[in-house]
Amino acid sequence: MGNPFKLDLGDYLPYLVNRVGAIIAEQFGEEALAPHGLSIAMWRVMVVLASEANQRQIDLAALTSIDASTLSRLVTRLVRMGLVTRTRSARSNREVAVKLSAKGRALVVRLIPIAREYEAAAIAGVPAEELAVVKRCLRLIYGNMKSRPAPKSGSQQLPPHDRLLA
Amino acid sequence: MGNPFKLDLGDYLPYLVNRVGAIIAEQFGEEALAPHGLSIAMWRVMVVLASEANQRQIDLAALTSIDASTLSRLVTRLVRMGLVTRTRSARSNREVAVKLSAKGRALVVRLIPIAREYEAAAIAGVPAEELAVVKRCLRLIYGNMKSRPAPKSGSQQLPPHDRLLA
DNA sequence: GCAAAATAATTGACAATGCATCAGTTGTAA
DNA sequence: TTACAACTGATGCATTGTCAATTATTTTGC
Repeated sequence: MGNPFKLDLGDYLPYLVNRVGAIIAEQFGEEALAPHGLSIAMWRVMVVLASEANQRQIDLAALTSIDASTLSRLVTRLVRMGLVTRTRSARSNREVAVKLSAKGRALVVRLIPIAREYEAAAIAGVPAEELAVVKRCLRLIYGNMKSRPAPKSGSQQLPPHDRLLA
Repeated sequence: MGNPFKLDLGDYLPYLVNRVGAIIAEQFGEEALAPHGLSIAMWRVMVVLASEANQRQIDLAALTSIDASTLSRLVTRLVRMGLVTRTRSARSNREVAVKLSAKGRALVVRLIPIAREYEAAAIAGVPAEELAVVKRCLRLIYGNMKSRPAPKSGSQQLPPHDRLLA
């Protein structure tokens, strides 16, 4: 049990979190999204746009946990499907402004109540105060990881003479 | 707020769960797994094998939330890397028995304490009793979705006590 | 026992993804 | 100003994942 070289998956938070995310996404995706030709990633982009219109792609990427290059192509697909528009941002010429189209908004509005039903099915039997604890902890945990010192750029920085050459 | 056609993502459980899963996987994957040539999916397979050796691929698929065909290719890669072995099951000739190799076990044993560190960093500031609530709720939620009537085809049977929770 | 259905794993064709990189734009500091 | 760094988005390429068969084996119903 306390063996540091064994991992009890049933008590390991990343595992518990991942499988819950996977099973909700799988069921909602197959049953509610696939009939509309949408993937989970597309749904996530659209639902973010529904709550905060007019986002830059890099913000969408951060909000949806989707890689920026993946998101660029994803938006291209959504534009082709007529669900969002991509225009040059007014503020800056290197940014784009992604918005829901009328068709896209209509689709999200139809899907949101269904998404709520899946959420309700998921949390059935969870007392309200415990659900509040869960949500608050998940927000805290995300913040913990988000603010972790990134060993990527911090410790692997190139020596000065290499930076000059790069 | 109570608008049924808007979704407050900061209060929407699937969103909260997904971003937590994504950020932990991203950081652990890049910092701890990538140096060993492992992906998150590979890690999940190996850690499941570490707690329950000798699994069929279909069981591994269920335990890791990885598609069976994806898992087949994944195991092929792990075999090529010398981390697991794949032999025909003794019990049935259509089944396959996947096990960690000595090299694979050594690697998991080295990674498990690191995985615990990431978990510890994630849950920093979460009181023990709240963490217990979170884990218990996540298990319940998973069970809820697992036992949901599948509109697809065959309805999976569950023991009565699980059904009551749904 | 035997045909039919179910199960386990695999494969082919195709789509999606991620990394590295590039191009264009904006911010900054000498 | 001007050069340089940082930012934003897009793309080439290889890897990876998914869906729909396909093969092989086992179980089930008659």
